[in-house]
Amino acid sequence: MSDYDFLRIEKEWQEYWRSHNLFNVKMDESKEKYYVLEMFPYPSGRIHMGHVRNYTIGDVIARYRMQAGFNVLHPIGFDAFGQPAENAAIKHKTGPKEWTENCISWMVKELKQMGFSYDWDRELSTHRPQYYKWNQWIFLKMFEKGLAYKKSSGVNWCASCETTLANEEVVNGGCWRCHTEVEQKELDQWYLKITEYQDALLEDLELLNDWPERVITMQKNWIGKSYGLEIYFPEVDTGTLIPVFTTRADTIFGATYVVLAPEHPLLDEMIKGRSREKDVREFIERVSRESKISRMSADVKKEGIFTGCFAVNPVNYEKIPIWTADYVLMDYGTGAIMAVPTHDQRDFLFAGEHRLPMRVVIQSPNTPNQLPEKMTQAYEAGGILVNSAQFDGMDNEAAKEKIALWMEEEKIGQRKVFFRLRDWLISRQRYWGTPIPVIYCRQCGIVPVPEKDLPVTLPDKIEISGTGGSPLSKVKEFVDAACPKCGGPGQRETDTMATFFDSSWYFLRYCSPQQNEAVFDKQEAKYWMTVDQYIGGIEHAVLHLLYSRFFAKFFRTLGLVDFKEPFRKLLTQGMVLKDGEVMSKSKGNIVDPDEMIKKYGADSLRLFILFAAPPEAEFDWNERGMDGAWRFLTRVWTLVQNFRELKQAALTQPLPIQEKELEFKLHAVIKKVTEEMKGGFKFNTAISSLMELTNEIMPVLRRAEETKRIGPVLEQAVRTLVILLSPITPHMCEELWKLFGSRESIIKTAWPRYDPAKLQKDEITLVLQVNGKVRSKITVPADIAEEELKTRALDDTKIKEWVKGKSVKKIFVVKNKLVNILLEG
RNA sequence: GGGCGAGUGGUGGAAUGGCAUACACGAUGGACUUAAAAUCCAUUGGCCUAACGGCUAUAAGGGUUCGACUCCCUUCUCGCCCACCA
Repeated sequence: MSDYDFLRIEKEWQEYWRSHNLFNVKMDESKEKYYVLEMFPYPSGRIHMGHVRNYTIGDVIARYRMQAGFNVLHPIGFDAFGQPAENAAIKHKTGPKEWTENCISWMVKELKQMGFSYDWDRELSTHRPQYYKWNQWIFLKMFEKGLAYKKSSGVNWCASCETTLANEEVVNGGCWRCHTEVEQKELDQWYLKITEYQDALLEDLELLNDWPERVITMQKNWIGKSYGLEIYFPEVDTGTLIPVFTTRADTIFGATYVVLAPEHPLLDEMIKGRSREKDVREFIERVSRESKISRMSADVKKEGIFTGCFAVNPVNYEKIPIWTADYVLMDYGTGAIMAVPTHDQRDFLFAGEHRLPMRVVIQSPNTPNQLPEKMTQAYEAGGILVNSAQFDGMDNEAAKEKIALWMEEEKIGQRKVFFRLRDWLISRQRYWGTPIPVIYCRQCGIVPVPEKDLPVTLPDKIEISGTGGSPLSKVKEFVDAACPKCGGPGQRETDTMATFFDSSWYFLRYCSPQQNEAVFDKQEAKYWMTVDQYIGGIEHAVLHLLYSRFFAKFFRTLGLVDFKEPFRKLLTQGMVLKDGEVMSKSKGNIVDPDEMIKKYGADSLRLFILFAAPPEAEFDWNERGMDGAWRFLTRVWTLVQNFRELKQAALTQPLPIQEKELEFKLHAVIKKVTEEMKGGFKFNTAISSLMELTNEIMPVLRRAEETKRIGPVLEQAVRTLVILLSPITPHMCEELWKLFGSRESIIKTAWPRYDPAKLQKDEITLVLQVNGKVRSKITVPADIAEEELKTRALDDTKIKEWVKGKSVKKIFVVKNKLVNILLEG
C-alpha cells in the first residue's frame, strides 16, 4: 500500500489538467452555461489566506457544476493598476510594470499550486494595453453620451497618496488605502455621471434576490433616495428666495429659524455690507479650515452664527432669523434647512445652545399640551398637528401629503426627490493607471482622442519619486500631442483613471479576452453573461459592486448587452483572521499559504479552510485544524487502498444486513452535499457529513475484511465518497479515481444522484416525551397508524413508570419524530 | 443617533418550532511500541449518583406553545455598515 504522497499527487494532476486543457471552455449553444467568478486579485506578490478562501469556494462550485454537466466558465486575472505598484517601485528601485509582472508570475504559480480550475487561456491583466485600450474606449463612449465630464469642485484629497479620492473611497473621513485624513481641495477633475442611473441602480436591486440582504441595504443607503419638499423662504430685505429641503413638511409651522451651510453661495450676497458681515466671514473662514472628519464627528459641539438677516416663513408670514452653522452640509439637499427645534434633535440642541425660539406643532399622544421649555429632547415621533392653522388636528403623516400639495398650489414649495449618490470622481494624479484619452487644445478645448488612435499608452521610462504631483506631467513626449481636430499643438491629460474603472467590466472581458476589435464580443457575452455566481469580500459591497452595476447599465444603453444586472448571485465570504486581527504584513501575523501547501498539501488546505467555518463567517486561523484536515484525507486514502486490496481477494455477496444502514447514510449524504454545492454553500456541514459517511464505511469495511465478502453498497459508498469529495480535494480524488481503474479525469464523471426511495426507512425510531421531556425511545414500522403508535407509546416500560397514577390529558404525535404525552395537573 | 447581524462545551462550530452540543480540534485513559511519533479504541457541557438514572444548561429576564437555541417583548455585550442626509 502506498502512502498519501500529496506533493507528488498534486504536481502530477496539475500537470495532467494543464496538458489535457481540462478547464479551457468554448461557447457551446447546445450546453447550459454556468459562469462562476471570484473577484480578481490585486497582484501584491503573494496570495494570502483570504485569496485561498475566496478561490477555494469558487473552485468547489465550478468543479461541482462541471460534473453536473454545465459548460463552466471559470476565469482569473489581475487588477494590476494602482498605487501599491508605484510605492513598491520606489522602494525596490524598479518600474511599476516590472514589479507588477513579477508579482503576477509569482501569484500565477501559487494559484496553480492550489489546483484551481481556471481557464488560463482567458487570463487578463488590466495593466496591459490590450485591456486598458478598452477602458479608454468606454471612457470615450461615456464622453460622447455626456456621461464623462470635467468639472471644478471641492474634492477629497489624500495628501499621503497625493491624489483625489471618490466619495466611496473615503472611509471614516480617511483614505481607504492609507487611512490618512482626507482634505478638501478645489480641483478641476473628471467625473462619471453615475447619477444618470440612480433610479435604475436603486430599483434593480429588487432583481437581486440572491444577494445578501446587507449588501442590498448598504447600496440602498448609499444611493440614499429621499422624498421631500423644497420650500422657498424669501429673505426679508432683498426678497431673494432661499430653497430649503425637508422630508418633514408636516413640521413647517414649527420652523423658527433657517440655517445655511457655511459654504452656501447665497450667503456672500446676503451679508454684504451688513453689520455682522465681519463676524460671519470670520466664522465661515474658520469652518473652512476644519477638516471634514472633525466637522462631521457627532460628539463635537455644533457651531453657528446669526447672519443678521431674516427670512419669512411662507406659510405663516413669520419673520425668522437666518443663521449659518457647521451642522448643515452644502453637499446634501439644497445646503439650507428650516430648523424645527421641537421635532428635530439636532435643531433642538442648537436652538437650546443659542436660545432660539421653539414651537410645538406635533402633539404626542402621551403628553398633550407639551410646552417647549419643558422638553428635554425633540419629539420626533408621530401625532396630531397643533399651531398649524388649517392643518390643526390632522395626523402628521396625512398632513405631510396635504401640506405639500397645498404649498405646491400656493407656489411656495415643490415636491422633490433627493439622492445621496454623487457623481463618481475618476481622475487620479498618479502614473500607474489608464491614461484618460483626452487632449487639450488652445483652439478646440477638450478634444477626445479618436478611437483609431487608441490605446494611449503609458510611457515606460519614467521617474517616480512619489512627490511633486502627477508623474506623467513631467514626461514631455507624453504630454505633447497634436490636437486631433485642428492639428495644432495640444497637451494630453496627465491624470489617470481610478482603478475601480478597470474592475467595473472585467467580467465581460473574460467572455472574449482575445477580441481585439471590440470591447468584448457581443455573441460571447450574450452566451456567458450574466455571472451566475460571484464570490468576494464584503468590503466591496458599495464600491466595486455599485460601479460594475453602473457599467452594466451603460453597456445596455449602448446596446451591447441585454441584461440589467451583471451578477445574479453573490456570496460574500468572511475574512480570515489571526488571533482576532486582520492578517497584515505590518502586524507580522501572516500565515503563508505556500508553507501550508508544502507541509500538508493544497488539498488539506482547501479542505480545512472550508471546514473551519461557514463561508460567510469570519474565521480565526488555527493551524491545529490543518492537522485534522490532513488526518481525514489520510483516513480516506487508507480506506480506499484497503478496499482495493480486499476487492482483489474477496467474493461479492448480496446486500448484507449491516449495509442497509450504510445505504441510507450514503443517499442522505449525496442529498446533503449536492444541496450545498448547488447553492446552500455551507461547505463546513457538507464536509462533516462526508466525515460521517467515512466513519460509517469503516466498520462495514472491517467486517468485510473479516468475512472476505464485499456487498454492493460498500463498493458504491467508497466510490461515491471519492466523487463527492472531489470538488473539495481534487488532486487526491483524481488519484484515487485512477486507482479504481478510470482512464479519465474524475471531472468527467457524472455527479451522483440520490434515490429518494433509499431514504425511506422501514422502521423508524421515535422519541417519547412526557410533558415535553424525553423519557424514552421506541422503534416502530414507518407506516404505523397514529392510534397504534399512541397505544405502543403508552405501553413502553419507562413511559408506564412516568404515567403511573396520573391521567393522560392529551397525546401529541409528530409524524416520524415524536410522541408527547401530556399529563393532567 | 440609525440600520443590520451575532451571543451555544476548553476551542472552531452543528441544530431555524420537535432527541441541544452533529462533525472536528483539544484533553484524559487504554492498545500497539524498548521508547516516541503515527495509528486504532474509549471517555469528554455542568452538577448529583457506586450504578440505573435524575437534575440543569444555548448572554440575562419575561411571554407565546403540548414542546423554544429557534418565534415575540425587555435588557446587556460584541461585531459590521451608515451617519449632523434635514
